[in-house]
Amino acid sequence: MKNALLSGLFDQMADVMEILGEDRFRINSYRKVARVIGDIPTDVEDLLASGELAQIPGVGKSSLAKIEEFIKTGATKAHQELLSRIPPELPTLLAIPGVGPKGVKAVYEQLKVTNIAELKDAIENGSVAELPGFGEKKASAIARGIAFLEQLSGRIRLDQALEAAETVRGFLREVSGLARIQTAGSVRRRAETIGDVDILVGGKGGDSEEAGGRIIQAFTTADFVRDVLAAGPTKGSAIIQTQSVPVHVDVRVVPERSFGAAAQYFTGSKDHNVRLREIAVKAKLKLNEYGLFKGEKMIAGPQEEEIYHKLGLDYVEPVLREDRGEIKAAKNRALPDLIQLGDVRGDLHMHTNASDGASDVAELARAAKDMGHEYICITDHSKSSAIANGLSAKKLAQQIEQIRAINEKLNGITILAGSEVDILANGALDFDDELLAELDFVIASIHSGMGSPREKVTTRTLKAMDNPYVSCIAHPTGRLIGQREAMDIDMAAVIEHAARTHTALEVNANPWRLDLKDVHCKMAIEAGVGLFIGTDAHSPAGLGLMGFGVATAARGWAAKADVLNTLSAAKIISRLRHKRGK
DNA sequence: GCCGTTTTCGGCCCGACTGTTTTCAGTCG
Repeated sequence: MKNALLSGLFDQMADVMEILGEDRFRINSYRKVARVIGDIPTDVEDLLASGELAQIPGVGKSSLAKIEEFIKTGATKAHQELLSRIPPELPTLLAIPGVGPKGVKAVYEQLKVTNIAELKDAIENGSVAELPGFGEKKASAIARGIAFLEQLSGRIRLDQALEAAETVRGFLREVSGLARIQTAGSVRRRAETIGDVDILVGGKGGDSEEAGGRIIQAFTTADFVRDVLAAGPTKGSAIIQTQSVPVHVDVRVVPERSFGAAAQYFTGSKDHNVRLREIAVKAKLKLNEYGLFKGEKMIAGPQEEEIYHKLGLDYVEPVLREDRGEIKAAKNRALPDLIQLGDVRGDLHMHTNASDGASDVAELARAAKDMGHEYICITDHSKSSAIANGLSAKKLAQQIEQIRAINEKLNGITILAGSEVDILANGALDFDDELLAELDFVIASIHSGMGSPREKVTTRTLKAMDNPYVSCIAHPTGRLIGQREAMDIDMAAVIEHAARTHTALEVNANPWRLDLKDVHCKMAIEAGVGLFIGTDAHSPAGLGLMGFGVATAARGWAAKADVLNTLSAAKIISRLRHKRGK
């Protein structure tokens, strides 16, 4: 699948064009193509063949030709020509916070700097500070930007970002008294990775610049702050230290009357906002972070919902604000009624200390019951997952007995017996059908040979779905965010086969995984495939990760009815019987 | 380069902060 490659290609062209100072609207078009292609879950090559690619908004004639050329020949002339005009590593400088295209152009043309190492040298020997338009402060800001980049190595996981957000929110609540505090940005949208954390402070604290300055001052001097990037009367920007990673946090102080508009504005995404402002302009209105205005008159601002309503749209939940069709749906009153955490009635993926978990069956059951779950399913690993201390057939048989016994004794929660069965190299399952038939719920998943070619990992997964006892495929792509690439698996084929064999797909709620991811969830739902959200808990605390999975499914436009563990245990089992042919 | 219930040409979102400036450009989100 060449989607990521093509997306990168267009982004790279845009980078080079920025450094060369070309038309910014043209650059924006390239960026849009890069983003749209990056978001598409189906193979661009297939979409090109079927003619659907030309229908995708943002992809025009010229881009289409470049994509076609790339797919046919493995390269694009326009891309190569652009690259030949600057040193190959030069665009990497754009990733440094505080360095933009003009800065790159200046250090390249005047100091012959072509990469980050040379830029570091140039800062140290003082030549960057001497450049016109630069200076000592700017040079040291760039040096800090480089240090940050090297240490952070890009984006952080959602759970890490939420931890940072909670730290700052708790602190701001103390210092700002009665103010309203709201997490915005990609954290509020529950994106799978986060660049920086945005926190809004409004209300009493935000009604004057002086009060705002005090709040920012308190934030940037808090003891968890490691480095201050900016501190004005309405905005502060700092690197804070959390347990695991340093995190870039922006705090904005806004007046009470603008709080809704600010929440809308700072929640983004950028592309979603651009679309909203286009609608505003067409209606002869102006939208910014202070409100929606008709001339001088504010017609919406305190409430976020009002912004959408006054623009003729239904309210759009933050998780949907990615410019993936939600604006059109909001206009047509066709947004999905999204699944919520409270809709989930049970958790069907967890491990006990019989394999690689930390607790026993009863402990997990009690914790789940306290959370309000009606049922759980124990799904320890199978024997081939030796690293995870997978259960032998004999041990699983014993565990089934044990679970039935505990289930008899425990009130208020149903414990189902299951297994997370390895899909072996040849696509066979790690236990025979006779044993699988004893289980209420069977998860199949790949834990080995993840680097195998597309053909192989796809065939393995399809074959596992053919087994009538396989209820669900867990973490279908096997990715670990920031650590391990997803398998090169043909998701279109997996989803199609899941629909045909009545096999569900898991939305693994662990923030390392979030697998299926949002766009794959959407694709599965459109194909009529049922989703299960599972925490893959290895301890009682792990059961609390369900919200990450719910958010990911919601980002994939999932309604309650699309997620099978919003049903009762009895209903789920009766649906599984259907696949088993009984 | 893309797009069109006001357009097939002429637009394309908007403001804060910083640093280096004597009134603004660059960067960011």
